[in-house]
Amino acid sequence: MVRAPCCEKMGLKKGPWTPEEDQVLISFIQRNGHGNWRALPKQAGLLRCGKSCRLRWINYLRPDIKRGDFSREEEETIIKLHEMLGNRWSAIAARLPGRTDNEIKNVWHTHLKKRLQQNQVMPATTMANNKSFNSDSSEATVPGLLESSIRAPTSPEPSSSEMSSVTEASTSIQTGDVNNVEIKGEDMEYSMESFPLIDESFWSDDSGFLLDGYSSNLSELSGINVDAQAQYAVAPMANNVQEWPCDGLSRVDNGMDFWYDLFIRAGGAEELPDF
DNA sequence: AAAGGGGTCAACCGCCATAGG
DNA sequence: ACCTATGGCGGTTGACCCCTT
Repeated sequence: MVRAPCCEKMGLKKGPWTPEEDQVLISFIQRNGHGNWRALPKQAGLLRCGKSCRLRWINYLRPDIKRGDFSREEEETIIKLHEMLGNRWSAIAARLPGRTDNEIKNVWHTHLKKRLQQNQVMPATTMANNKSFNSDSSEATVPGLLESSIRAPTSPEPSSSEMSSVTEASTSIQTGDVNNVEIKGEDMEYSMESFPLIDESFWSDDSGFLLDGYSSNLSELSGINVDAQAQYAVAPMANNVQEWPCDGLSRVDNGMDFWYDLFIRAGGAEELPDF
C-alpha cells in the first residue's frame, strides 16, 4: 500500500514564505492555537500544507525563538551535547532555549563540524569546567554500581542513523573505584570524566530533563544520594530501574534518553515497569 | 564590474512512532 | 490486531548571499 502524501500537492504553494503568509499564520495561531496542523492551513486560508505551516511556526515564527548568531557558550553546549547524543537535534535543541533543531543542525554542519575537523580538537567535555568525579563535593553513593557489569550492546541502534559514539561503544563498567568506570569504543575510550555532570540545573524543570510528574526528589526516586552539587546518572539507570518509580522515564527527553539507552544496552528491561 | 565558487540557512522530503478508530 | 492520520524527526536540497579572482 502506498502511503498517501503528507499533503495534497495540487494548488498548494511551496518555497519561501512571504511576510503576508507569515502574518496570516501568526494571527491564526494566536487566535486559535495549532491543535491540528493538517486542518490549519485550510482554516487559516493558507495555500500551504500543514507540515509546511508547522515547520514555519516551529522554526521561525514562534515568539520564543531566539534569532541571531550563536554565542560561544551555545556552540560549546552543542558540541558537548552532540558528543553525548549524536545527531539527535531535537534533543539538543531542548537544552538550548530559543533555538530550533533545524538551526542547530545547520550550525553544526556549517560551523562546528568543520571547526572540530580542522582543529582536531577533542570536544570539550562538560567536565572541563566542572568538578572532577571524585571531588570532595561529590558525595554520591551508587548502590549496586560497583558490582554491576554493563554488557556490550548486541545490536546497533535501529532508530538513529548516527547514534552517539558513546552509546554505540561497547560498554564496560569495571568494578572498584568509580573513577575507573569507563566506556570503550572501537577507537576511543571514555573515562568517567566524559559523562555529563548532573547538577541542579540538569534536573530543573527548565532543563528539559524533567521527569514527568516526578521531578521533586530525585534522591528519593532513584535511591541514590543526589548531592545537588555534583552527581551522575549512571547508577539509577544501570541498577535501580526496577525500583525507579517513574512510569514517565521512557518519555524523558534528551540526556536522560542517553542514560536510558545505556541501561537498555546493558541488558535492562525493554520496558519500564508500571508503578 | 562581472563571474564563479563556496557558504549559509530556510524549506522540503521521506521515514518513523504513535494515537485513535 | 490492523489501518490510517498525524506529528515529529533527521537528512537533504536549492536559492540566495558574499567573497575572491
